[in-house]
Amino acid sequence: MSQDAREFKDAIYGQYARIGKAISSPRRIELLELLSQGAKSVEMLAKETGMSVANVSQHLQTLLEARLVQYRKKGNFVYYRLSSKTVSDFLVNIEQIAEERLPDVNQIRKEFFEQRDPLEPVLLQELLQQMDTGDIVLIDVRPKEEYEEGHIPGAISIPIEELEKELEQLPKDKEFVAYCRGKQCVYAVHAVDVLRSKGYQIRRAEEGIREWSYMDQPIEGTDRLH
Amino acid sequence: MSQDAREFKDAIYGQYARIGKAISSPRRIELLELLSQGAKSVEMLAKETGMSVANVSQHLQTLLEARLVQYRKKGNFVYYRLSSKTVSDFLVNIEQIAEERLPDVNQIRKEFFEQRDPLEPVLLQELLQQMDTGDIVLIDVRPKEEYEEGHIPGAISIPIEELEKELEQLPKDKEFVAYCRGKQCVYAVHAVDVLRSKGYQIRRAEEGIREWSYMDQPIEGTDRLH
DNA sequence: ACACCATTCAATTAATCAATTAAATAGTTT
DNA sequence: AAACTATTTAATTGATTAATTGAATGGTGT
Repeated sequence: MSQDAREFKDAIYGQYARIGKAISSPRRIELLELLSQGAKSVEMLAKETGMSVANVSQHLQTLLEARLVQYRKKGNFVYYRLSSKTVSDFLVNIEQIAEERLPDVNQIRKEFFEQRDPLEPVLLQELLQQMDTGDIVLIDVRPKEEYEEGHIPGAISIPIEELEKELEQLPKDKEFVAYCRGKQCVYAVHAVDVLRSKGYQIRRAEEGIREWSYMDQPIEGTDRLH
Repeated sequence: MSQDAREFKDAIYGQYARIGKAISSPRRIELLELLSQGAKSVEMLAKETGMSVANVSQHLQTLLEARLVQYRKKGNFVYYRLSSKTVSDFLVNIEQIAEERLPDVNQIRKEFFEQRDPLEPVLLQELLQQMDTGDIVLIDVRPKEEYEEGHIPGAISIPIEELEKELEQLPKDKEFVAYCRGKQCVYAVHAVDVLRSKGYQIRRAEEGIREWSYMDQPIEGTDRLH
């Protein structure tokens, strides 16, 4: 191969690798995943992930450099979001490969959820049919903003943080189903934990909003970003 | 966030990041891209990329660990290939993001090709119509094996390495169009360089087999791997 | 046994990494 | 203008990780 052909390839593939570098850190993937739920400020991301604000900001700069995210200033806050639908697809793609080819992923998830909630999760498809009867209440336990941006039709919003507070208002004679963001989200299983310990009938949904919208199911709420 | 929820996320996203790590090296992306053209032995990959065999092998182990590639032994040789269609889609996805969001990519490519061949490349779609008249000859300048695995209908195979040798047999009264693997492939532009200096009328195709098969166009040859 | 392909090992050189702290901006509110 | 808030930047920590080469090793087929 000629010298400048080699340089050309190094240059091009070097550019591609920028994207790889950006997603070579678990924390940055976590941030991207959160952002796939909608725009979020640095502070919100820090709170969600338990990382320091400075650390989140640094990771965001890395993602920014690879152009995987964009930001917009609003008052004191800086709201980050994925830079395009392509990036969101890209994320799904990574997860798909991981799921398909890295057996550890399913193993880790299985262990975690089975330990928390031995009951079989409900398939959302099945659930919808049963909801017509009115005996089942679907709760969206994500933060209010995310619910407002889009949720499964018929679901009510009880953010996980307010769950304990709202407890008294929930009827004991109904069956509940909780869902959250998606496969990695632990809110739903936490909600099950809390409610079940108080004597409620509750199961968690197999899927989250992520999978739901990927199934091209109807979504209620203000327009989603992507 | 609770402690073991944090551990769970670290574990899951750590797995995802394995894939990111694997594609954080330009050389490994180059290897993946070559493998997206079909199975290849370590030796072939080393020759194509100009890397040492040991180095290629090490990179392949990294890719293997992230399960992006598979191998099969055949006699003395070890043939590597992408582990699934998902991986191939993933590659396309990365390139798409790079193209969309990293302006450098298009800049680098433009500079390289314009310097080599100031003429506008031919769009394959337009070309096909003109080919009916019989005045245009489409040449596939990739290695023979790749041609055999699948090529554009009507194209003849003249691997870039044998181009100089075959020169005499080419008619001077026809117009030629050369294509190769795809956007990063430099074979076609090299063929243009050689043939034009000998007085032939030749242009290069805008697209390569990669883009062609992505446009769901018919392909002639033995079954492709993906 | 030999030639051949591929992997592994050891060693070198270089660099990158994540995270923390503290200080610096930049915009908002008082 | 001063106080406040959210975010960025810079400096530092310590540790790890990177790519590559050449030699040794392991298999395979002839």
